[in-house]
Amino acid sequence: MKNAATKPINPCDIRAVANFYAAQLQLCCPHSPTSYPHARRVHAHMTTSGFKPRGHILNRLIDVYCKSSHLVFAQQLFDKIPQPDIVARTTMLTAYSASRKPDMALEIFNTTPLRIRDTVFYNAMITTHCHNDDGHAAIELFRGMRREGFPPDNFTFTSVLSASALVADRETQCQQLHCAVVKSGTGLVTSVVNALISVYVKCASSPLVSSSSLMGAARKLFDEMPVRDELTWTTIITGYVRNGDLDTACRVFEGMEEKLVVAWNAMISGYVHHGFVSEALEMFRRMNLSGIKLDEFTYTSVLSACASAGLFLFGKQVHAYILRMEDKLLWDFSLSVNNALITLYWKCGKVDEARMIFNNMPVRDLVSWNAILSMYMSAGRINEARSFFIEMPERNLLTWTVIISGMAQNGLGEEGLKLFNQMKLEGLKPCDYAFAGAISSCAVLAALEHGRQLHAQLVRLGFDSSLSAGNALITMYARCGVVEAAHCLFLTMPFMDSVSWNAMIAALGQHGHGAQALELFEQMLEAEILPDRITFLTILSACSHAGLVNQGRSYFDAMYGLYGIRPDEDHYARLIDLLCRAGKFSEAEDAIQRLPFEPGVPIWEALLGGCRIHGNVDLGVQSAERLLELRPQHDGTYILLSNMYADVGRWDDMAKVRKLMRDRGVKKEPGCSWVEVENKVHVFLVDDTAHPEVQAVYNYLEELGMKMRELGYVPDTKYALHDVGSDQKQHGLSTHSEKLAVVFGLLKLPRGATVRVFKNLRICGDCHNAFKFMSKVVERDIVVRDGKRFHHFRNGECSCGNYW
DNA sequence: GTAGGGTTAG
Repeated sequence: MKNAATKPINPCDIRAVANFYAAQLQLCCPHSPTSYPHARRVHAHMTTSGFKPRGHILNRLIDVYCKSSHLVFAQQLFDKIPQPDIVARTTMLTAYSASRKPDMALEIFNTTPLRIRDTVFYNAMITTHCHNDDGHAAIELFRGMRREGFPPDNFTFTSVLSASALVADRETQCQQLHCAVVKSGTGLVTSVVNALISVYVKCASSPLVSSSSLMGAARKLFDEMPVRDELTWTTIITGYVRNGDLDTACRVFEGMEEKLVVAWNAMISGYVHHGFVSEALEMFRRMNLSGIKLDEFTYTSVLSACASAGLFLFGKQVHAYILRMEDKLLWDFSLSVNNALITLYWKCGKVDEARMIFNNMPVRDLVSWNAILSMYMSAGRINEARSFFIEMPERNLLTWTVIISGMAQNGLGEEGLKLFNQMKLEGLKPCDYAFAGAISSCAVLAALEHGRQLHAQLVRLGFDSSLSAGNALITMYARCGVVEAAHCLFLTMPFMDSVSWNAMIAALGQHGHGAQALELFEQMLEAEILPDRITFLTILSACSHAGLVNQGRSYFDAMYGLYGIRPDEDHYARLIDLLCRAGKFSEAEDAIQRLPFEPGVPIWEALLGGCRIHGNVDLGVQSAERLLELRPQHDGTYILLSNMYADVGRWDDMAKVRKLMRDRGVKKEPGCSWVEVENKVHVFLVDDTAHPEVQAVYNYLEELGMKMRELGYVPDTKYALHDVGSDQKQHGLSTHSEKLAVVFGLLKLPRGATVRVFKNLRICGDCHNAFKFMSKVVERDIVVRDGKRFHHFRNGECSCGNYW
């Protein structure tokens, strides 16, 4: 071409020249990198030689520009055509559709007169709506084309069928379309049957319908179709995979004569998603042995299998294998493989290595950014997460969800809610997961009213059947002290998973309803929901709170024996907590002796807590010493130890601990309690003077104190020594924050309403005693959530049975 | 000139 003549063309040769150009343009393969420069040269040659491309040559040129992502040149050519034909229009429309510019495509569609439209043109526009996830528009257009008398063909049906999977009433839609297919005579065309199978499969995976009957319909089509192609097999296999029927999926897969990469990949990812990691890896091994070429999807699925199973070494081998391959460069640029590698390293605890992979990636997308953000959030590396979030070039719904729920998980409820509002201000519509994050933030803050408002919004937006939001609501209501609301929600949830059960069991446990918690656990087993490690954590806590030692011990044994879940340090810590609270110190010590690992902070904390309750000073001091070695800057240990000495009157030792604390510069976290009144949170500190209405609180407390003493309440002065490091009154009792908050609640909340108070630290023993008398004097329920659990005071008793 | 399956972030 470069040397071709550029003199004007003889009109007699025009046909030969046109043929020559057409042939040249035929050489441009659609997606080859050379096609664009070649087309440019042919185009330039036409211009200099005075040849004016028209008809199919012009269309072909536009097509090459479109396919090589040079839409601007294509549009320039298109604009110069006085009356573009339907082929040129279809080409442009499809190009805009592919480059995700549906508005431009629609513009071409609307400006095309009806008399020149044809079925292909309609098909292209229907597909555009599908790519834009607008199923309704696609179906509406399909109806329109039929009204105008354009006969649908097999392309029409494949597109409109996939559109019907996108709409709410997809089941009805796909049945109607099935009839239309049969009438149109395309009912035996493989591509159309494939699309039908695909849509039935998608309907079946909806939680609202009976999946078996729809899978049955899909299977009938599969069994009765005259010709199957590659797509047919993978469609039915993924159908079974998606609906959780991996056995049938596997049987169909084994029935394939020539197993395709896509089918292998579908099986592997299906096993991964349903938690059958060893099956996934076995498939991978077989696939590798079969000699088939593994692709990007294969590696991504396998790496994700390793990540979710914590198989770091195997994953690293796969990584090394990828790096050793000849076409290594190709993989360096594979976004999804790199993203899967990030997840592998992160989930296996290699945070910095994961960040290195991210840093070295030649190209990154939102998945990469979101993965790193999730990693920082779940590793509790909040500062890094914050600055990473600010650095992000773009954000989507998931980004916001990750950071909001991450803040809540890290106890930063206020920041979570702030981000939730910021997200809305930026014009994003929160999905149910984002709501779940905001609701969890309310749970952290014990912001019941705010949580209720979010619940109401959720219902208004139609998210009330959402699993994640429902689970968050259970926890929120429970942590705000309204365990009845949590239970009610749990009973009316349309869908539940193990998280829902765990949340409800935990709720009952925290509120001291140990027996009910265990009963619910039994129901969970009857409902054939498999317990996980969290389930056992909550069960052991529930037993511990309610003093159900024997049950707790047997659940601990059943954990590995019956359910194959290996207890980790947290489980052992709860077992030890359970034993110590019941005063079974020798058993607890024995358990510690036989730990399969070096005991860490959780174990010693559990032991110390138990010793404190039972005044087992010797053992308590031992565990405190270990804790002071492991965590010298943590205030709680000093406080507990000092309180323990105070309990037994060892004042010198107490003073030593307090001196040690001072010398090491450890500050006591100030005790702080809050109560929500008329949608406003009122915070109190010890001996508070800052709250504007505090004088009324002290007056009422004085008045209540007299009545309480008449009933036998004796202030326990030894607890006055508990607030190490804070200014204390020299005589009498300093007034703890929880007392002020409770009394404020009694004063301000409507007559008879339950007072719900929240404290950052553990409730003080004297306050606990006082609230029992108080609940009797005022004849009202008082609920206090401290750092560990809930106390429901009613008529002189506490739900914890003085056992906390 | 038009369609349809498998991957990674909660």
